[in-house]
Amino acid sequence: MTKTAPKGPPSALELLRSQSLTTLVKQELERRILAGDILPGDKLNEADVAAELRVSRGPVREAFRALEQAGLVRTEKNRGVFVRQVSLAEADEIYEVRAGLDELIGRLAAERATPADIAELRELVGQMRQAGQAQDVDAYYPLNIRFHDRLAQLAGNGTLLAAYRRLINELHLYRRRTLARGQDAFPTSTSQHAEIVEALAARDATLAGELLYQHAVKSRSRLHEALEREDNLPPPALVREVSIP
Amino acid sequence: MTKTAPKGPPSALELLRSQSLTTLVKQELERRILAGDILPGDKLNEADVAAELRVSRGPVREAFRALEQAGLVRTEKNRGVFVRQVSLAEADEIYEVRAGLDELIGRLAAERATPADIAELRELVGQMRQAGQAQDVDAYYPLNIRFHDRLAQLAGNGTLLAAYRRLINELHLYRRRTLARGQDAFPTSTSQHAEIVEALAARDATLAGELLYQHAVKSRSRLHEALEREDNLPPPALVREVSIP
DNA sequence: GCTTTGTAGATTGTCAACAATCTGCAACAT
DNA sequence: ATGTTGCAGATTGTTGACAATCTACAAAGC
Repeated sequence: MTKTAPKGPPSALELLRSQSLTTLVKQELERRILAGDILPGDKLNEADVAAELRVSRGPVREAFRALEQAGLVRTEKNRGVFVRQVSLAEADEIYEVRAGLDELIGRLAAERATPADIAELRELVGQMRQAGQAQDVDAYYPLNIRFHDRLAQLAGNGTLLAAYRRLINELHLYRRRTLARGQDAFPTSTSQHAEIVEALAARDATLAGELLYQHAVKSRSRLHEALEREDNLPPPALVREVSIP
Repeated sequence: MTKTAPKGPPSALELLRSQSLTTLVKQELERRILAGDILPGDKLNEADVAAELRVSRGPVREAFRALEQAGLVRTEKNRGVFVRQVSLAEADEIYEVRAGLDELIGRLAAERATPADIAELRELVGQMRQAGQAQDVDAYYPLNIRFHDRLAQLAGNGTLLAAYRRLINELHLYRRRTLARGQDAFPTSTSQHAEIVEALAARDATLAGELLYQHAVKSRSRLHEALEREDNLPPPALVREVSIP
């Protein structure tokens, strides 16, 4: 070594050494969108964002393109970028794909999960049961997210994990939009979670996949019920589609 | 209407009216990468690309960020962007996910395909059989791509279609890299394709899903054979992983 | 001979200015 | 009163210039 020893935490200088401003801006906007600080439909003004983050418009625009490709914002030429609004129909599509991925996750996780992983999952299920009994939705919701994300990690496939997280992010947008984050939020499925973990512990890949698939389908069913309900109240056409050529 | 009638084809002016330069640059680069004009590992120089496409570096950089998020290029800070190299291990991951998506595609397509769709698929299978008998790989390969993409469209789920196409693009990068585009290329599976179409025609969702899953798994097996072969020739560790936090 | 240091060129990261487009409102004509 | 036309302000799209960083090669020191 030459002269100076590195400080303890990753210093701000060290961070700027490896990350570009574009990346930082993207991460910050992504965080705000997923946290609900910025709501679906909101307009993101280049100059305002740049001013608030103390950078010029260049990095902001680059971050916008990345977020667009990630499905978090939508761009209208000469009009600006808006936080994406996920319609009910789109959310339905996403749930459908999520069910397929979850089935795969179940199969793979059953083969690859270690006893320590199983123990961790059981612990999570325990916490969820507790939050469920207390009807504490604010505690239950993030636990549910963590549980399923952990499963996706255990599948041991980075591509699968990335695809899964992308879908979860988009579903997050749907919940933010409707304010009714009630789909996966309500603790109706504590026993299902326990069953899933036991299937993993028994190394039963087919069963674990089947259970996770059904679990996702059930969430989708709750969405459909919401769809029915909503179809009666407002003028029936608020759903707009984005076509992929 | 006010004064002028629109011309026949979409004029260049009309095109620039709706598309930004960033979008055009992105599409052009995507085309070149997938067509093999630019190979995995190649460096993309901002100034060169900008000069060749007659734009400034701004739109080029924005296009780079979009392509990065799309998984087609990789960026190293202060060093530039490179066409992504998909390793064998990554290709293996992608095949695994693709199998899961294909299973879902089969289930959904079986429910939603019209008789006209079935006829179109039968026509495609016929052409593939023909190219297969003639051992014409250059004709067979794009037909195979078209067949599976058509299936993905028939599933009637835009989210699923987008996810599927992204994986196919990444697999394309793997094939470009190894020059051995032999995985799905060789016409070993003409009969499988016919079976799939018949399952769709019979509206047997479970069977169609199962057949497509097995079809993808078989492609993956051929990849594993290639993996075994390659493991013996070069020093055993050329595979690098990208970790997702 | 090998390592280290320094410098030159090229390339990327960032910024500020300019041009084009859109939105809203007011003035005008019908 | 209604619809059209024409600005004025604001916002996005694009460009060129400047600053920071990296790579490569050559010179100096051990």
